[in-house]
Amino acid sequence: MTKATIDDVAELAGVSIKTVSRVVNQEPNVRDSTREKVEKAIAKLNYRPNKAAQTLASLHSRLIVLVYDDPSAYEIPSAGYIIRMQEGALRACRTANYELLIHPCRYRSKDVAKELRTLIEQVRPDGIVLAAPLSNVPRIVNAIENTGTPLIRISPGKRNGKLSAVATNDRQISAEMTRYLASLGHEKIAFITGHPGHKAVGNRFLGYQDGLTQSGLEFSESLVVAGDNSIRSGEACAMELLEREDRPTAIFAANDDMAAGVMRVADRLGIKVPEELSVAGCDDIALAQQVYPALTTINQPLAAMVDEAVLRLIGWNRENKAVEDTTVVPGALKIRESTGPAPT
Amino acid sequence: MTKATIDDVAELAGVSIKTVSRVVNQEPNVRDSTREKVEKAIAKLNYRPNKAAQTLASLHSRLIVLVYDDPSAYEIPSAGYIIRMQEGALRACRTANYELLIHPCRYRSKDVAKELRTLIEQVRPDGIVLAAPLSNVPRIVNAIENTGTPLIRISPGKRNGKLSAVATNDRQISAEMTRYLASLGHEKIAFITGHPGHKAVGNRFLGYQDGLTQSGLEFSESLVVAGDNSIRSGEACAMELLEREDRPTAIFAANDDMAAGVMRVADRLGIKVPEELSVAGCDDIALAQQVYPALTTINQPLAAMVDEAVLRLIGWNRENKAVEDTTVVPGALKIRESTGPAPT
DNA sequence: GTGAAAGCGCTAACAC
DNA sequence: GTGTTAGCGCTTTCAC
Repeated sequence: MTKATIDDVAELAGVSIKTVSRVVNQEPNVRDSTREKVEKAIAKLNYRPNKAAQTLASLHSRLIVLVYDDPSAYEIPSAGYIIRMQEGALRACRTANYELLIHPCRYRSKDVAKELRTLIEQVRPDGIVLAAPLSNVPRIVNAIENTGTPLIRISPGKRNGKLSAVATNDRQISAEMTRYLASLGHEKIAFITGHPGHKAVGNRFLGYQDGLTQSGLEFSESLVVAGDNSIRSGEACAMELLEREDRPTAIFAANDDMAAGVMRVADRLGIKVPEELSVAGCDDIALAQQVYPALTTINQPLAAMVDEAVLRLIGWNRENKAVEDTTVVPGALKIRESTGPAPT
Repeated sequence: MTKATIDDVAELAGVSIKTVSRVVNQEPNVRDSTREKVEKAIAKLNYRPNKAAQTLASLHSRLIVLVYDDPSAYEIPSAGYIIRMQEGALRACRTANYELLIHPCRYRSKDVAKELRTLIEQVRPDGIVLAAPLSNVPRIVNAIENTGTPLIRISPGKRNGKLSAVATNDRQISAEMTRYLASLGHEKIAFITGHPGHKAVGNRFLGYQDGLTQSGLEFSESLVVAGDNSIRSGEACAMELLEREDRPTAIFAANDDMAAGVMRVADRLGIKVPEELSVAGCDDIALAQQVYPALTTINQPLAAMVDEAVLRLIGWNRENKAVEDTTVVPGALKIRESTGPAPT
């Protein structure tokens, strides 16, 4: 069976191709009876508009590109993040009949900007979602902006003039977690900071400090240890914190991997979680439910953020103008088994 | 800056658009000096061919679609599998300057076949990679075949006539793992079977039996317990196996998640791994390196398989004919810390 | 080796 | 409400 074209449909329905086009694109100004005739012909011929032709004629590709950092090896914990972003993007694309193109690229490479320009000019996507940390690199953001393609950034560090973005309330929710730990009676709450390049992770540290203040606890440098987001660094930080005489009764890590590292060390040292030590993480990756006991953490609504971003891009195309601001999708505390009352 | 078209390049280079087209597509029959002139003009104007126009005129989209099962919720352990497939597909696409479109779809849905047909007819991809378990559903495979789009299936259960596929040597490598365990002195090697719908997992059970035979051990029904691929089922199976008086000294699970469940239970029961119990898994997902002790497992070369599939698809387009057979990408044993000599 | 002309299948602008 | 006419930016055929 050779594919039907708009001409075939028009002929079968006894109308002009323009009318078929109107029906396909749900434009107004078509009599109901005509519309029905056309729809019948479309169904009969199993007609599907050719996307390339639509794109060429309309300058709209119905294609969204999701751009994110290509982890050097697709290792822990990138997979979870990436899949969740894709999930959100796919959800939005599906409802609007857009397709999703994925384009991981090397953060460090000098050619990223050029590579993205080439991609954009060749594919002409209707919108780009740029995930952190790429969304924090001015050179990359500008390169995309210059092509005129609608762009929305995910979880960017700072507001950047009038660029569109979708963020989450990292700082507030981290403060909430800290207050929660304080409310359990913990007074020595340690914090493991994350990779310094990642802004969202920095916000969590600020939230931790906010939370202490709000709970009437004093911030102490000695309770802060620097990790780099990896499980291994979580282990190293935990060793440093837990081998002290006056060890903390709660450890809040800037991500789940480091929190998992903490739990592993606690296990080795014979420190019971949560009876002797409460552990909290951030992100709510799959691992959080795999460790034992299950990890208390902050659910980062990545899927919802990207969903929102794509919906805005699609709206941007329809309205033909951007909503230039930052949308905030709130995270939520996930209280599981790794936190409990402070030991007496 | 408005985008340059082929006409702009032709004008600047002082040649016809056809010649520019020849240069862009690396066709023969262009004098070197002409080619240089054109290339200079392309560089000067920063010209990139418009993909939609190329597709419309040539019927080639330089687009590959990766179709896989959309897990009801993007949970453990799907993320790892999906990411690894994408990794392979992206690698191949990148080298050939193709783009990758991802299209997860609900396995159970009645409309999958129709949905895929619509996708194909709209997007006109140059090839489709269909992952298991979708690749085992005749209705879906046929629907794609009927569109005439090059299709390669990943890890299908049975050979299906002359359809192209890429598989791995599940059975042989599982036999190898079993022989390895036997070589460590284990005589009571238990097996936890996986989800019955997944063919590859069934092959592993056959491989286990092969391995026993090859090692001179007798197969015993009592050493086989049925899981469903989840961590939880691994725990349940482990309970059943390890609470016996005459418990096995090694457990080989048909996937890593179930093996992780086994290790969790062993930990709870105070059974030391690997001193008192050896545990082996399958797949080599990220979790395998996260658990303690690190899990001995079988590396399933998913990325390499999909890489191979996409390369074949691209070759298919170039040669304009399919290589209709099954390519086998071998897996490999990953000996880590969870296996050791049988207790005496 | 190179070029002119004719579409690919659709949408846009404007007529009717 | 509906149809006509021009393209969108390329590749293809075939002439030179």
